[in-house]
Amino acid sequence: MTMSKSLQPTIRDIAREAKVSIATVSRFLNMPEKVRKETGERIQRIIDKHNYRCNFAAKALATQRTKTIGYIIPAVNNQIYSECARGVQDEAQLHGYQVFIASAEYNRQREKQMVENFLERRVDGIILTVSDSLGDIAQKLYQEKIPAVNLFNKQGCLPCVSVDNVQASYDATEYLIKLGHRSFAMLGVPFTASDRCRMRYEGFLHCLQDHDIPTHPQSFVQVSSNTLDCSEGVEKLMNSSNPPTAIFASNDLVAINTISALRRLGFEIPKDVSVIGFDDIPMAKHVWPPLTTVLQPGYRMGRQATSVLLDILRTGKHPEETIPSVQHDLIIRESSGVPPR
Amino acid sequence: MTMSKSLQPTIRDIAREAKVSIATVSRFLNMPEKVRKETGERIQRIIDKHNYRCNFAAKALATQRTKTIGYIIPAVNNQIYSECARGVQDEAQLHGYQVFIASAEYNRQREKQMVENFLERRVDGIILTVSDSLGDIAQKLYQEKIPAVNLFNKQGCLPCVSVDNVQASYDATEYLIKLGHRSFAMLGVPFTASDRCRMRYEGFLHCLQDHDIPTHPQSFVQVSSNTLDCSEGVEKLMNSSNPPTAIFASNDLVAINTISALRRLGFEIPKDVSVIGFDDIPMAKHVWPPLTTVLQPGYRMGRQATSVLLDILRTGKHPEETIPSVQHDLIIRESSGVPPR
DNA sequence: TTGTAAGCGTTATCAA
DNA sequence: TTGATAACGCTTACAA
Repeated sequence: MTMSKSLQPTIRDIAREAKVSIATVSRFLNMPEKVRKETGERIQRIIDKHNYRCNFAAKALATQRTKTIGYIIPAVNNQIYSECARGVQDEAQLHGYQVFIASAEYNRQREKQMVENFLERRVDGIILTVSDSLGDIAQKLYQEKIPAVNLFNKQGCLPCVSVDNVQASYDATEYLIKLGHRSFAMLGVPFTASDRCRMRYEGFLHCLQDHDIPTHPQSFVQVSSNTLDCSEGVEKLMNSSNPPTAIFASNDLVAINTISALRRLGFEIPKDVSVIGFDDIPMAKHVWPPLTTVLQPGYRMGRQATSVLLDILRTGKHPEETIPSVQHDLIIRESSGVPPR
Repeated sequence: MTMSKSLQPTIRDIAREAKVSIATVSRFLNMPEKVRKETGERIQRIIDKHNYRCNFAAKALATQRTKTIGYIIPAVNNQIYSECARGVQDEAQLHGYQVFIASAEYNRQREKQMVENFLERRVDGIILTVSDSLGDIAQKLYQEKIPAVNLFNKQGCLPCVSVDNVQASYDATEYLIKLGHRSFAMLGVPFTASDRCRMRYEGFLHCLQDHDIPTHPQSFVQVSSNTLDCSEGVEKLMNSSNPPTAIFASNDLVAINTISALRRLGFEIPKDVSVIGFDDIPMAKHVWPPLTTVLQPGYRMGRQATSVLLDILRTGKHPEETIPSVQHDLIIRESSGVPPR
């Protein structure tokens, strides 16, 4: 049989050899029940024989759907996001979707660039974990009518799958207070790079205030979202007039870096300083000392967000009610303890 | 102006409003120099006004190239692969390519499934880090004439970017021998799940033999590639008649799990047992004790592999010479030391 | 149950 | 420098 010049056989080649029209082949591929059994079997044989594979670009052009979703994360090499990415992939694959993952490295410019990329590629929907709390990305997507959901933190009026960041931090802080701590600091990335960090700081502050613990502006120390290097910040903190006995890190990676920095300065954890993180990445229990932290179930959140998005794609409508917060959990390990006296 | 029913304007809408043919718009988009400056400016204005975005599916169908590459990794949540994925993404994006990342979770069946997915989507090329040393995936790709390169370990006759796994393990083992160790074990995943592990075991064995250190089959202990749980393996090892004083883990994650398991059994590291890993993931220096390990420059390797692939896509030919091995490096930290006497 | 033919939004060839 | 027009490989009315 003479194939089209292309290496891959097309629906047309199959149709010719099976002595049916291309419509029938297409029908067999998409709604096999609408085609006579015999005919179908004949077509299937030819398909197998030539190893025919549907051309997705052509299909996308004809159906106006790419069966692709875009997923923007702050950083691939933070395990909380890669765990989550696994969830997204698994759920997507289950429904025949493929996912483009793009790591924006906490850079607003890159976030926008990547959304633009996704739009060119006409992804069917987008999952967003972005800094931008202003929601101009969310707004653009709304304008372009492309379904999107937030993961880890909400922006604009998109549906969002996340823990209650404020409450979770409140709980963690309260735990430290109950241990007896009265002098606190928080280390985190710039709020403009992570609204999650801002919310966690909010919960932290609220809790201190509720317990009549004085707060001062220096209680938040900013670290670079690229390097997460905490040496300088920790040094300044510990040399201040009122060094903290407990440090709340905005995520586990920051916590781990904080511990390294503290140790370099000769402090013991938790004897001299307690450190608490956020995320409970798989590595949290392996560092030394094992990290007390707030658990977010990354993999499950990834699946859920995807499932919400796929629902929107299927039904064409946004979920009626706001999605309830994902359950968080305080995991107490050995990086926290009573304050030194 | 009346737009097509679709939400997104098409090249046709632009052409109509700019009073030129669609061919001219297309030309302007792809070879602006071939179009009169004035005409171009007019077109550009209309494009900006309507926020026109090229439809990639249509372009892909017409050009027979998707500007997409597929990338299969064993596990996203292993930092060595996510580091590497960053490299792949960065290099790809630089040249207008988007990448599909798929994590096969050390599962051969999934690897094949994902390659099949990629082929349906007609990716332009594939980067592979797969278990399968037999090379049947490589062979299929060859058959389908789709360019591919290996990353981290070679299979079949694909170009490969990797360190010399055998030599690197040899070096690491020799370092342990020079510290005075005479009793060894290696922990790793099944060779069928990771050919990298097989090669590292090979280097390990060679080195022992070269130094007249007796080896026995029990010196390799297999751990599950999913859980990486080492408790059982470590326990059996340490309760044997000849417990090792040095353990070579096939990668850092295994090393970290091994250390946890040893500690649970009451062993101190490196006083009782030295542990050495492979990869030097960012986390390696933060665990306790900080890990002695073999560095693979993941990010750079990702970029290089992508660059090799893009070269093939551009020139249409495979590289003439085999790619020289990437430089590895032994990073000595505190998880290794002299054996107990 | 099957076939015909008109899209889908580009690129690319050829002619003007 | 531009314009007509035929691909590209599929889906989907509509007709048979």
